[in-house]
Amino acid sequence: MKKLILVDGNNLLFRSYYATAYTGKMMKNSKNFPTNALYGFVSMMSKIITEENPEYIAVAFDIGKNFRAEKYDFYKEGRKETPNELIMQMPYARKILKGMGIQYFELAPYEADDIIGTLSKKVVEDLNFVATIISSDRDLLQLINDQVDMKLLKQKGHIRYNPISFFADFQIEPVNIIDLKALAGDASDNIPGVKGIGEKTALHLLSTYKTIEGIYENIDNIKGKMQEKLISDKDMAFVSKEIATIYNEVPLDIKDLEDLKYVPTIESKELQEIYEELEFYSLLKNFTKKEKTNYLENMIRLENSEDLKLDNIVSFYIEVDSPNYHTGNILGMALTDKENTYYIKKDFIKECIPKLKDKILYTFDLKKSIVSLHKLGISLTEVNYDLMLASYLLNYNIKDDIAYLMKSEGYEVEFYEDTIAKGKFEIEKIIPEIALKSKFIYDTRDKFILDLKREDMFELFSTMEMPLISVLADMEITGVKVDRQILEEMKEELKIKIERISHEIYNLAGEEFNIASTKQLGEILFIKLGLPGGVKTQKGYKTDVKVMHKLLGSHPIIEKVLEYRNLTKIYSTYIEGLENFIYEDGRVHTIFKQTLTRTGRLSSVEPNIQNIPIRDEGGRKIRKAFLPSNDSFLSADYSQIELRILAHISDSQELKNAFINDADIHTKVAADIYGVPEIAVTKKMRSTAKAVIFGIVYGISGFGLGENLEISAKEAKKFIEKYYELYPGVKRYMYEIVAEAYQEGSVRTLFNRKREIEELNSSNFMVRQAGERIALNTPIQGTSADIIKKAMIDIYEEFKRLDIKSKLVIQVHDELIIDLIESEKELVTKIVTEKMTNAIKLSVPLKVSSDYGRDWYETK
DNA sequence: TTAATCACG
DNA sequence: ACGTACGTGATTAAC
Repeated sequence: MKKLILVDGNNLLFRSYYATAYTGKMMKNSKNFPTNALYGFVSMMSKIITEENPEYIAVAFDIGKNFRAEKYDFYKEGRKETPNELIMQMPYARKILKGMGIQYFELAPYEADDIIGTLSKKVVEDLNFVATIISSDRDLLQLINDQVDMKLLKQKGHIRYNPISFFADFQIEPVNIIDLKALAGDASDNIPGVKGIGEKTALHLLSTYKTIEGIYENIDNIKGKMQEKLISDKDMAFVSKEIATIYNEVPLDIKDLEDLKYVPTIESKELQEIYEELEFYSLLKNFTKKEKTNYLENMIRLENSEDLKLDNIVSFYIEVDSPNYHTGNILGMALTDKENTYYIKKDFIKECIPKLKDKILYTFDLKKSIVSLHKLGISLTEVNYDLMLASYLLNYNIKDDIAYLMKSEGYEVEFYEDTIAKGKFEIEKIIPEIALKSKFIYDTRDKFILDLKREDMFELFSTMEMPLISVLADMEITGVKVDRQILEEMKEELKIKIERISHEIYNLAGEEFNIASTKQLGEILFIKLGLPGGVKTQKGYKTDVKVMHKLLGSHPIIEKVLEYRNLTKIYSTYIEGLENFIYEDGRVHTIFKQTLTRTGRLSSVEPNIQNIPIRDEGGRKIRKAFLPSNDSFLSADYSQIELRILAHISDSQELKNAFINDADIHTKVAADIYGVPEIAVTKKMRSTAKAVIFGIVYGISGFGLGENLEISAKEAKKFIEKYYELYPGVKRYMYEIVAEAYQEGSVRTLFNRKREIEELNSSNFMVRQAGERIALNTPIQGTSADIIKKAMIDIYEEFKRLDIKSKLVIQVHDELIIDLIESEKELVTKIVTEKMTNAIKLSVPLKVSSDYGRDWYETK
């Protein structure tokens, strides 16, 4: 049997265009040519090839006028015009198919559907063939028969229909899809059908009468309103059917189906050129590389450090063999000045570094360089410019890899992730790239600085992000002591508990299964045990805490599963996971990512020390394993910093007063919205108020708050409205910041950090709304991030000035942990609280609370 | 590789 | 009618 794949090319293009276009972040190449639809198209085609492994394949497109619209002017009327940015991409889809060795067809005045119809008719006429149609267009289902099936693409995944599975789902024959359209119509094609009859009713009628002809022959058997509707739109029903019927006599220029034989191309030059033009770098990886065009010919390999004579301004780039530079090793280093670029192998670096003294230095990822050099016992003098930070502030998508920036400027370099990170490289091949990277840093520095100045972010760059590098590098190098013994003891205890609870769960379920598998768990809960309220996910049922909480009373297994989840989470993430990151010195050395978040916050990886449990007592015990290397910990955290920032930037007099009077803000708001004196505020009222306040900062809806508080959306909405009434300044801020965001396309923090919000340009309402929430949250979260960064720098510099040996070791967004030397306790506490409190002068005071502990668990 | 879940602010 | 709270990272299962 020969298998033919019939692809609805237009459908694929539209799908991939709209799949990404709605976000507002249109994917384009460096010449501003849109490429999003093509990228999706290529990946879908590749997926089809690998999944279906076709011997024969054809792709159909729409082109020119179509005969349905010629005959009936309402057909597809009102449909949104195809965006120009999609039309531009269409010719390339054809070229790509040609490059892939795939035949395609287009012929006016026919549509892609008709071409597919014609080809599937040929399949039926030739008993040696079977075919699979691939599209998300349900019209094509009418072509299904014993030789032709269809893969109906869904938003996520697909459904494969043959005559049997089709009948199971629709209770009609595939060919009667046209009768379904005749009755129910099709909004997207503007096929009217019979007014007042939808899909449900239509299917019901057709399961009895098969076709509309059948229906009208038996019209007397149908009673009431439905009969009236059917009679009054009878003509329309038949016209609709005619339109929905796929034409299968398109005069295609093929002899027989053998013409559609798929002969895959190997490294098609044509395809490579198209991908290059479109800048599909990830796809180009599969092609043998062409000779590098940006090879640095004048690179000098330094053999003797005496030969190194540098000008006053020097860029350097250090390559490390692992993305985790605590474990990785330096491969080599390149230096660039006005005249030359030098490559310096690892052994020479130590002797060359002193030559950088008193130079103006540029680099990419200075923190990585500092930490890596530190391991070789080398300390770096002051560096003036870090390209990674500059481009991060300017909102380029750099992902820690200078190659992204270079590619966007047309350089041909390898991505770090694809080569060095995997250990797949030859040092001789990457040496010229290291050199090129150094040269790139040198050559682009002025442009980036100019851009920073134009965007009013030069000060943020030079007085906040640059100085923060040394602070973070020092924190990472110092690390935090973690006691493996303590973790091991917890581990043994947990092991027993998990074992016990697993068996209890098996007993309650009546069988053994993988509790960690949401799929299996969902089946046990909602099918075997028949618990109510199963919400479907893509693969099974939702079983998250929220769902489980609702089920708590209904079966004893629920409580056990929650407990199991709690224990295994601690076990695998915080005990085993953490243990993997304890280095030989008995400490964990996280990496603080300074160029990752959209708001300006830091993030922490390997291990993440910003999400160590605290809320749950069982998990909180993990903190007992975090110990000071000196004598104790000092923790200092900002209280209500985000709300204080909101009070300041919204200039809400009411909110400002609350903070100026040092009120317990949640209690105060609770008293306000419930209209009772503060003394009468219950715990529940306070926590409700807290949820309302949090929600406001995130741009919550009544629905969302309702979900959260397990009250109705209506009640929740009342709370929100009451809050706005009491704090009109906050409401005003929310309105103004969103308006400003629409106007500027971006928002800023108090320190001028800018975030572009592409979502606001979206044509999709939901995406735009998400953009509005981002607009109102980012200035708050971002300013908070700025403030603590400023405090960290100030603390670090004061420690240096006073030669304090206590160490800042952890930052968790609004909290700092200092590894304290007993004799410095008072002074350090004073410096930390004072620097944090005065990091910025707002119209409300910043409040810092602090605590001490012999481990992290003890501190507050 | 992606989805689901859950840890933090 | 729709879908519905901002910002992160790690682990596991299942594709």
